[in-house]
Amino acid sequence: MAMEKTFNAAEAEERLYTAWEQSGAFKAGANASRPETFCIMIPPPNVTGSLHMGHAFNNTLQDILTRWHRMRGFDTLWQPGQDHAGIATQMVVERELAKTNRRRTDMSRDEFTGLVWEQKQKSGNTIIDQLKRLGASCDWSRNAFTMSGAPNAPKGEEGNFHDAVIKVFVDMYNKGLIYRGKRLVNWDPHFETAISDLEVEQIEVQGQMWHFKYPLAGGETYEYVEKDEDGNVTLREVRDYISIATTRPETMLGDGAVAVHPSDERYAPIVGKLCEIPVGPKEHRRLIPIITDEYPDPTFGSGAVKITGAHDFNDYGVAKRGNIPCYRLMDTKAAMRADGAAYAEAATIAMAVAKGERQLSEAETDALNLVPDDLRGLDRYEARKRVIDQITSEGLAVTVLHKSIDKETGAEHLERIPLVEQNKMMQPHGDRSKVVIEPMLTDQWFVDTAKIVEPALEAVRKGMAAQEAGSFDPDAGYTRILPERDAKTYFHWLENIEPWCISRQLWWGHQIPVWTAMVPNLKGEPGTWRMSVADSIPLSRAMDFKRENKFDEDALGGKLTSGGILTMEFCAASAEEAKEQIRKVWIDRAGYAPANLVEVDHEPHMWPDDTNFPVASNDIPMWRDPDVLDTWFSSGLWPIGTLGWPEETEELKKYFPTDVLVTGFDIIFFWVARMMMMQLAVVDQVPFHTVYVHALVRDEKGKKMSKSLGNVLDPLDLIDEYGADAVRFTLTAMAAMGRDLKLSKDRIAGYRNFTTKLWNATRFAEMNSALCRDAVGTDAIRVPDANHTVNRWIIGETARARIAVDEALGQFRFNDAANTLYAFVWGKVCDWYVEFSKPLMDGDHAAETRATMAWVLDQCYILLHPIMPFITEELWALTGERAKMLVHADWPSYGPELIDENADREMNWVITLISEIRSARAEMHVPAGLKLPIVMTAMDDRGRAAWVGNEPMITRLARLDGMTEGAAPKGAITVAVEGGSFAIPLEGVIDIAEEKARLSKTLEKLERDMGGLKGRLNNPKFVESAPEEIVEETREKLALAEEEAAKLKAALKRLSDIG
RNA sequence: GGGUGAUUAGCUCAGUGGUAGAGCGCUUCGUUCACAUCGAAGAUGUCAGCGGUUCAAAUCCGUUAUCACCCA
Repeated sequence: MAMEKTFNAAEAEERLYTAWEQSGAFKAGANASRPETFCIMIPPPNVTGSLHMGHAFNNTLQDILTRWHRMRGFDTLWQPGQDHAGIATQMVVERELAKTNRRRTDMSRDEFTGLVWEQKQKSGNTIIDQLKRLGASCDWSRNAFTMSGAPNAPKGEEGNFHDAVIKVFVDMYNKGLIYRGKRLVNWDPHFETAISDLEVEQIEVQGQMWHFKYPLAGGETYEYVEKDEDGNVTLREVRDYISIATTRPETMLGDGAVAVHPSDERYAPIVGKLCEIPVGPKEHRRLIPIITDEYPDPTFGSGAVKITGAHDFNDYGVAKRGNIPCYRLMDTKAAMRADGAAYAEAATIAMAVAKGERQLSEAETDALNLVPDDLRGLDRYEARKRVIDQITSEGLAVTVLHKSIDKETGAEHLERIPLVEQNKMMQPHGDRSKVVIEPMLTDQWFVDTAKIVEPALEAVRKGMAAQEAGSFDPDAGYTRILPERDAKTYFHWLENIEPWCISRQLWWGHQIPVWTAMVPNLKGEPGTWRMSVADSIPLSRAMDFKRENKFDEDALGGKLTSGGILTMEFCAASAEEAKEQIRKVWIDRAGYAPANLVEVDHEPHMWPDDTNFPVASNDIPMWRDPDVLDTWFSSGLWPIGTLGWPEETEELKKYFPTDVLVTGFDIIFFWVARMMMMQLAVVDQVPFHTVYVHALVRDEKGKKMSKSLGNVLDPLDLIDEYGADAVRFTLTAMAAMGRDLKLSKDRIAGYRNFTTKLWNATRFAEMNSALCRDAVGTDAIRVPDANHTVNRWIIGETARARIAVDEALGQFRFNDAANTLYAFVWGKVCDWYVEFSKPLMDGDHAAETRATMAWVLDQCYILLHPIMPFITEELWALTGERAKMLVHADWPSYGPELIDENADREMNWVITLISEIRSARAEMHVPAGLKLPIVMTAMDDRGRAAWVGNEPMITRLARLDGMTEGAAPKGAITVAVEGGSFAIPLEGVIDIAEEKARLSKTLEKLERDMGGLKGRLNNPKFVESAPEEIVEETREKLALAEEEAAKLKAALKRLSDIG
């Protein structure tokens, strides 16, 4: 059966992948023949995701490493799986719901997560199928999911990832590595959740800055003096206000102070005084102190900064330092608060605080709503407009003179208008929601990263030192990051690490395993029924309040030994375990355990004497923290979690620590650093010994591919058009470390052509019965016994390719491996060996040539397989009866022993000769089809032998017709090679002047080179200092160049003699 | 503002001390029995500028310029 003319990738790929999977070719340990293991963890794609170019690139590299190790007999596992991707997935489902006008809050949490699970089961296989199309050889039977085993996971989603996550949380909590605190966090008003610093994108926008006057309290005045750089007074006036510049007028309502730099002389007279926030009902204008802090930049704006600790990160720092209250102004949707007591009451309390008459606890401060009644409930931007209007109409906006010309009368018109500066500013946006982030003071859970960062730093410091010293040992327990630059990024981030906010106000995710319950108060303080400030406030928060009313013990059975209750948090792997802990506390404090501990849905916002209280009067309620964990908390456990931890599975023992992590630099912080920290914190081992960081795929112009730019190349379209092998090869060839990878279709088409080339070389062999199946007595493993130089040469070249490929892959130089193979297969095998072999297919060397051809092609298939698995597997099957599929074929280990230096030298001589003749012919415009005689004008023995041994190939490829020996005839072109020269008579055909020009040009270049070489050799310092082999090499080069130059000169002289 | 990196052929990029390479594109030629998804030949570079180290610098160091990315 003759082969088709080209490889039909579309037809073959699915068939081949199915065959691999059905034979269990990708299973952990398949084809293992040695004790070493090799394990890669896939960076888990989002479960709702689909394959983009970055995935294609990332997974191609992983697949190459995996297939390469598997063929080499390592016990190999490529562990696949998906990430539950909290925000992203919840977003998908909520968007679905919105289509039918439903919201998540219309249903229960369980109902909603049930829908998410449905979505997961519907779309979760999409990316898996896409990875299969790419040829990814993951062990799909082990496919993992970061939410597997979660409480309401449906059938088929068992597994223990959830258990692992919860166990880690509990352990870290117990070790004091996780804490809860009220902090200013990045709040996403769209998803109504906190997000981590890393999930915030800074986007440059056109911003506006308003300038407002904050009047001094009691109508006080001071002399305001401005000076230029030289100290000359440029402005001197009496002011009764301080001027403030802000980009966020609506947050003025929550100002706690105005700060100026301690060195700022302009405001020195009024530091310590009070000023008035120029907005809100006149009768309740709040006064705030003017303080000093290092933060304000005297050269920016007016030099005075309003401090709104609850809505700005810099202000928060100032507020903490200066003990300034942080008043929260907005709700979870970033609308102005509408809760709590009326403005008048709240403002009165705040005034008392500002005057130092009163202290508020953190919770009391938070409960205070300082939004004036007319602004309550408004969106933050609407509130901004109103605030600006109100201040402006009151004449408290800083104004400038504005000249306008009346269009009709042409009269100039001067007026004062409010000063509004237009500035470009960086504004934080949610990376998922794209809405403006609102810094928000909320209770969140944090990992105390400072406590776990050091081992993660140390492991990489050691790994990088070993890498640098060339003594890297994969089993030494440290980790290297390649390329080195990314290690710097890693260090830089970890050395400046901030606490990691891990709680998210979402429903889809691992719910935080912390319960709160009412327990007896040991301190004997009175309990409380009612808030002093706000009504609807969570119980736990209320407990911080100053207690005003006596607790009625009867409501809880009247058995408390001391005066009250408070709430206490319990971290436990399950509700049952939490109950155990709660009972212990009760017994310890009250001497008995409550009859019933009842888990309620959420924290009761009422008191036990309320008729609607969710539990019976002698039951004790407990409720679980409603928040879920940041997705990266669970993916941070990916290496151990997928291997079955905390169970001590065989796989965990065998494959952990894993070997290589292949990832893009964009998730070094998100993921790599956190895996390092968490694995070290939890199991005290590094998760992998090597992190290979690759480039980001961009479009032809270097732009990041994005849907909004419309420049996305869909890998599946490309696979459809060019085949998976071509796409893979392209990505591999362009994978030079750490750069951007710009992808163009031309390039892919080029590598598709490469697959065709390989296919056709095989077709040639097929037509000449030179395939594995034809070549008796040889196979892929046994190197053929060859005598002919051509065969010995290509065998040596094959060995060189194998050595280079192994070395390149060993160093993660994927592009070197691809380019080596490209050059070998196309440039050596197809361009030369196939051509050389043609005259050898008959005669004495026919059998060994067929055997060699078959072997060489087999080696091409094997060596190319990790990069181009499909076409090579197909050719492997087509060309012979094989014991194993190519995916499990044995990777060769032959080396320099196959390189025959003499064959090498001889074939290089032949190739040079043919190239020279072709070049001369083309430049002399000799018709391509014309066969020419050739005269050997001078030749040493080695040259003669080379000619004799290869004459049929030379005459064929250089289009010659018979060789004679003798003097160069008149009107001939000269071809100089090592050991002698040839002449090709072209009497009457060549243009002598043209030939002269050609030779002169060559000679000129040669002489330039010789000049450089001579210069170096004549420099005594070079001969003294340079390594001997370099000096020797230089001498040889010079000798060769001189020899060739002499021949060219002789040829030129002959031409001159003719005329 | 801080950090990291880049600047090499028309384009996209390799190249970590020994005198510059690849692919694509371009020009010319070619229906040679594996392949036109092909073959043969060719052109194009002060390796961003300046200074330094070295026998020797695209490569190491310093500096300037421009650009990119990350973090504030």
